[in-house]
Amino acid sequence: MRYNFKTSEAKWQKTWDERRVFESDVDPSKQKYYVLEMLPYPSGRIHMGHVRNYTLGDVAARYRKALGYNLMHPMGWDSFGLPAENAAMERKVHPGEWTNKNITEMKTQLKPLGFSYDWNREIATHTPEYYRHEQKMMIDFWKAGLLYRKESHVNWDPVENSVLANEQVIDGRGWRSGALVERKLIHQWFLKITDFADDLVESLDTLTGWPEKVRTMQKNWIGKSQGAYVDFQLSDGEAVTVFTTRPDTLFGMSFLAIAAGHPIAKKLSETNADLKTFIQECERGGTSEAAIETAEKLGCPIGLTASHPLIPGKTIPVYVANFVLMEYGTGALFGCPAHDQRDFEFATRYNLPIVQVVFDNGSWDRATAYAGDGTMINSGFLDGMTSAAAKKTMIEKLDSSNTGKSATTYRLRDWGVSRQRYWGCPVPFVHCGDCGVVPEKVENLPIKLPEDVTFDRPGNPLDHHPTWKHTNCPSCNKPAIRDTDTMDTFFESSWYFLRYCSPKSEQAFDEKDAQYWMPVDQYIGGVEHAILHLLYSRFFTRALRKCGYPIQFDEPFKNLLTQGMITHATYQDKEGAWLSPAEIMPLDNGTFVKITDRSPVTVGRLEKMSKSKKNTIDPGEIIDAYGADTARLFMMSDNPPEKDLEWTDSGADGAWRYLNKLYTQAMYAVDCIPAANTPEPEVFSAAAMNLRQVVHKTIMEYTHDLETFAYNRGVARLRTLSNALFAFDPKTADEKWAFREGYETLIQLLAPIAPHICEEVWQSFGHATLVYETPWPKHRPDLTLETQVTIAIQVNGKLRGTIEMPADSDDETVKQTALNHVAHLTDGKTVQRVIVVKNKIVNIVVS
RNA sequence: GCCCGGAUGGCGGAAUGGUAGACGCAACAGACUUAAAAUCUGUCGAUCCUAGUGGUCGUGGGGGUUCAAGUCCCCCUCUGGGCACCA
Repeated sequence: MRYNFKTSEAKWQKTWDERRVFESDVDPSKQKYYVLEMLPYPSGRIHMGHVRNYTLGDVAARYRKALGYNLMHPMGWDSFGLPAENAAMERKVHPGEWTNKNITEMKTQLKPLGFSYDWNREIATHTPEYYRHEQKMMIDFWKAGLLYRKESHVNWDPVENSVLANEQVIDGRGWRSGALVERKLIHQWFLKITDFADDLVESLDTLTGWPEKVRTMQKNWIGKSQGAYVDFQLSDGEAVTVFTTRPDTLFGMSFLAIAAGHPIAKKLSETNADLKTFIQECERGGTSEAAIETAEKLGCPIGLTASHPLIPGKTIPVYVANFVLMEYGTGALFGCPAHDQRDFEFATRYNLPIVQVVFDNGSWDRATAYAGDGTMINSGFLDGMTSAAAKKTMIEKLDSSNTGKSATTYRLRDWGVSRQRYWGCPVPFVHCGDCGVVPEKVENLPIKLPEDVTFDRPGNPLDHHPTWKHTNCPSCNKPAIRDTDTMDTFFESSWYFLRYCSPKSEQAFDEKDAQYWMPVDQYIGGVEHAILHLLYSRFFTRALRKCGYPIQFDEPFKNLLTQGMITHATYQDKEGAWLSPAEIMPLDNGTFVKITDRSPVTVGRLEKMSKSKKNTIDPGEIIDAYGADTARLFMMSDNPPEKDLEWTDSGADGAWRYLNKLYTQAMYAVDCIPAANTPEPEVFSAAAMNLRQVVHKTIMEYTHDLETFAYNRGVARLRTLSNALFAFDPKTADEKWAFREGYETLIQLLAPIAPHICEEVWQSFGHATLVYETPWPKHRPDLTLETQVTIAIQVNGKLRGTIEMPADSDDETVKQTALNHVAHLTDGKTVQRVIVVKNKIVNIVVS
């Protein structure tokens, strides 16, 4: 009797729907639990990464439900973004139409997986009902002083005359035009995330439910550093301020470097042709930090010198350098080549002095910079001090001599939220010739995107639109121009978890709902969001609270699980074109050929599943072939959630064979087990006791596995329990009772992972209730105690045998037994020491 | 370039500093079958010999701490993620 997953899965999904078991409401009498998976972008097809992410969430959700929590588990769509505009350009389809179609398709693909979503709470961020609230937030941020405008660099494609995203810049060129990308300054909107830098970094300590590595990444990203501003006088009378974290190395300075965008550089370039050319070269290439940091470090003297603030009469050259950015610090730095690798390379290239000021006990080879601590030398009043003392003393000296001051700075920069694109939330501001920048009146919100736009030319369709941007000033009512920027799509994902609490509210969210449901108890998503999305959401929590929104929690996400990616081997034909796994077939000799023409195929390394490499497996096909439970089980069983998962067809096949066997064995069990309410027998046979011990230990250990997301280990334990049940042959009434207990427990434990088949078996066992609504089993402590233990015996750390002993035997007995057991190995040698670790190991150290 | 991870049999992985390889996949052998599929049983890190209740080696590489290291410390290699306009 094979398990028919097709009818069974459809049947249970219908039952859950009809009984509305996934719907959630505020219930102050019950403890709430909010499970959330990161908001998906509706690309049109779900992929394995989604299936994994949502299965992880669903297991957590169903487990919490069984523990008796009032569960909320919502789902929605992060539906603004660049791909919709690319599709519009490539396929002449409106971004809105494309997006809506994708949402419908993805929802259709998601439903057969049987996730416990409350679809009543569904949101889509491209709808005016959603984005009107963030227009209001933006105005509130403006009023609270958290939003401002400033000039900032964008990637500019001079052929398309449009702004490019970093991913659209490939090797310094525009991806469509191939033109060399330039850095262009334009006015943009910024959110003052730096106002909260200190709180954002300090509060990381309270996020004990987050992975340590994510907290470390955020801490480093914010990059709080203690240092000093130092003022320099230039030979033309101007002054330059630099920021440094190494004021102790000021005596080792041999040059000053300023950014190409520094006002002094700009001014001098008007009369200095070489400098002007160099600055133009600096403005070539993308704006990403990786592009700038990996570029060759180049500089151009500006023809001025700077006076050393502490060494009278000493002057040093000043350069414009391509690795100094106007956006960081003061846009200027001093170079100490001996103790900074980048400065070292710069000094070597331009033949500048390399003066050692930190002595490292003489091991420095002068081939690279020495960036560590040591004793100060060649540093006047700092000589003989440690680096730490020198830092402190130097800052005091700068303060007292009025040439600088101590400062705390952050690597974190303010969040640029402007995008010069169509498919995003319009910025609700108006530019008036008389009043300047004026926020829209709140009663005019939402400022809707115009539908009638074209993508037949590059650039911002909002700007091109014939009428949309023409409006009247909200303040003086004279003709004025709408801001044509839209918001960064990270804006939408920074507060959607609040919207889920009150998805239909006229407000962004209602106080009573947010107070009940927030914070998110378990947040699950890709590790690639470890910094930006999570940091922006943490910032929003603080910024909204500052604006008076009813937020009664400090951090939005209490517990965080970051999952790894799904990988698959890549395949290329002899021309180097990527092939999908469906286009190839294996030969007996282990190599692969193309199905169409039998030409040889090169098998590449494992890579993240992506459309461009074509190494994707469509979850739809897997679900058709094996069912949702198999896909879910395989996803959870093969490796830990945080690690990358390699998809293999044979692995899915194994999961299917297991479920099928579980079903057939359970159906056999139905024929011999007692009725559901049969009382527990008073006496059990040895075999029954053995089985019950396995059952109760599994409950205890598996529950711990679920708590710690060790799902793969948990599945292994369920397999062990299954093997014990499959091998068990109940003869007496007590054995049959234990057999039932074992199967029912297994079904309850497996239900969060493979819910459909478990409901099916649960029903066959005579239950009228859903296993979904059945309380989680509890282990009986008396059945989980070990009575007999195996103790390993080592001689000099090497395993030489094992002995069986009653648990908790006293150390002396264990020691003597162990010594006797390996006496043939210790004959003629002196026993120097014996280490006994209770119930574990005896190590005998002999000479 | 900078920040954060990872590396254990043919493969995915398991292992509070205490018996490395649980559980599974693949493979191989056998049973069943006219045959195949499915199912069931067994073997399964490498190597050596005298074939055992055996010896030696073995957790990316090199060093160290410890009675004991996959696990802790230092150095290195390879590899994944992020780097502010992909989401």
